[in-house]
Parts: sequence; structure tokens; C-alpha cells
Amino acid sequence: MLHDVFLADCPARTTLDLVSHRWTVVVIHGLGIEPMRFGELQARIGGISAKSLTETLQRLERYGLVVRLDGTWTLTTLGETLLEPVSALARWSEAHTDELLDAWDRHETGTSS
Amino acid sequence: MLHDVFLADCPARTTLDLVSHRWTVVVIHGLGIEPMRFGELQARIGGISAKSLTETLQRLERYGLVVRLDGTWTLTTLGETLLEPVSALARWSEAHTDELLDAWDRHETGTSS
DNA sequence: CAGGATCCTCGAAGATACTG
DNA sequence: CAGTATCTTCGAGGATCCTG
Repeated sequence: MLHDVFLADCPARTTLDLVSHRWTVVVIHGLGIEPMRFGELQARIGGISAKSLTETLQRLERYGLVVRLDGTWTLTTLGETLLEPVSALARWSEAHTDELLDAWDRHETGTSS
Repeated sequence: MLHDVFLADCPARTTLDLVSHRWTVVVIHGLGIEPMRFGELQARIGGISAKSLTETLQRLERYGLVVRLDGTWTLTTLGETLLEPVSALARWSEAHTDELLDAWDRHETGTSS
């Protein structure tokens, strides 16, 4: 066990910090479909500001997950490996959101009563 | 395609919001190992405050992902399905953190110079 | 021991205006 | 078009104190 997510100072937390940024998953997911230019990506993702997209891309670039080649943002080899768990999450999301919202509604009306 | 993660107002974003909370993944991962009491969980997870753990658990409870049975927090059936993508993420994290940090260091010293 | 209530900090993210 | 710079807001999360 080289990296235990439970250890507070564990470097594996880096990934979690990465994912905990609002747009990381969406951007990775997006570039996983196909490499895109800045504007394209922003247009595809609903409601992201240019600033946030810039920040997200640069953070990912720093971690070696994406590169900008001739104005086109692309996943690196490392980035593509992240695509798998991220897509798994996206698929789970698309599959179980209804259940999440149902559960939410049940608690809204009162579970025990 | 019922839920498209790209749509800004898409309910699938619910999951992403969930995951974007700092402790969600760690807590799910933890309860995935075995059901635990509050104190146990807090002890296992390094550096989480009681307040944050409470908030995280209650949020997950609202979404039907965990339940508290006789003082013991447990994943629901739905929660267990989330365990898979979350564990995939954790495994990725444990496997590739070194590469992340290496890439970071390369940028720190200066990539182009 | 398992939280609830309150106060505070810090940083992510938006809005806007500007630049190469 | 693809960012950068500045200002501001908002909320997650920590610290502390209190309670059943």
C-alpha cells in the first residue's frame, strides 16, 4: 500500500483535490470525446466561465493530464488513463441520478412519518 | 442519452456536485471497506472534523447512499453501486499520483527553459 | 461518544473589462 | 478568439463550545 487515501497527508489526496474541483471531471470527459479548442470546449460545457475553464485546463496541464497542441487541447497518455474512472463516474451519474433525486424527495416529505 | 453531463442544468450534475465535496469519496470508500461507527470513521480518515463528517454523512444519507443502523453507518444498495466508480478513482489515485507529482515538478523547474 | 450550533477563514468560481 | 487581471460573492470546511 504505497498510497493510502485515508492518510491525511497522503499524496493520493492530490487526485481527490483535483476531482473536487467543479469542472475537472467535465473537462476530462469532454476532451475524452475528442480534442477540442478552447472555444469549442467552452461551448460544449454549459455555464462555465472562460476564467474557470482556463484555470481548470492549466491545472490539468500542470499535472500532465492535458496538453495544448497548436491551439487544441488534448488528453495526454496519463490523462487518458484518468478518463476511465472519470467516465465510470459519469456513467454512474447518468444511470443513478433518478434514484438520488427520488431519495432526496422521500426525505423532503419526511422519511419516518 | 437521458442525462448529459454537458448540459448545465442536467440533473446528472448532482453526482458531480456530490463528488466535488472534499470528503465524499473518502467516506464512501471507507464505508465500502466495512460499516463503521462515527468515531471509527473519523479516526480512520485523517484530518476530518466532526462537523464535516456529520455533514458528509447526512448529505449522503439524504441521497440514499448511506444509512445509520443502530449507530453504525452503512452503505445502501445504491451506495454500493457508487462504490465501484469511486474505488476505480481511488485505485487510479494510488497508482498515478507519482506521475502527477512528477509532472508538477517538471513545470515547477520550468518546462521550456 | 455522536453530534448540533455558531463563528470565521479561505479559496473556488462568476462577472466584467482588458490584451495579444 | 483565447486568454489575463481584478473584484466580488458564496459556501465548504475548520475550530470551538455546547448537548443528549
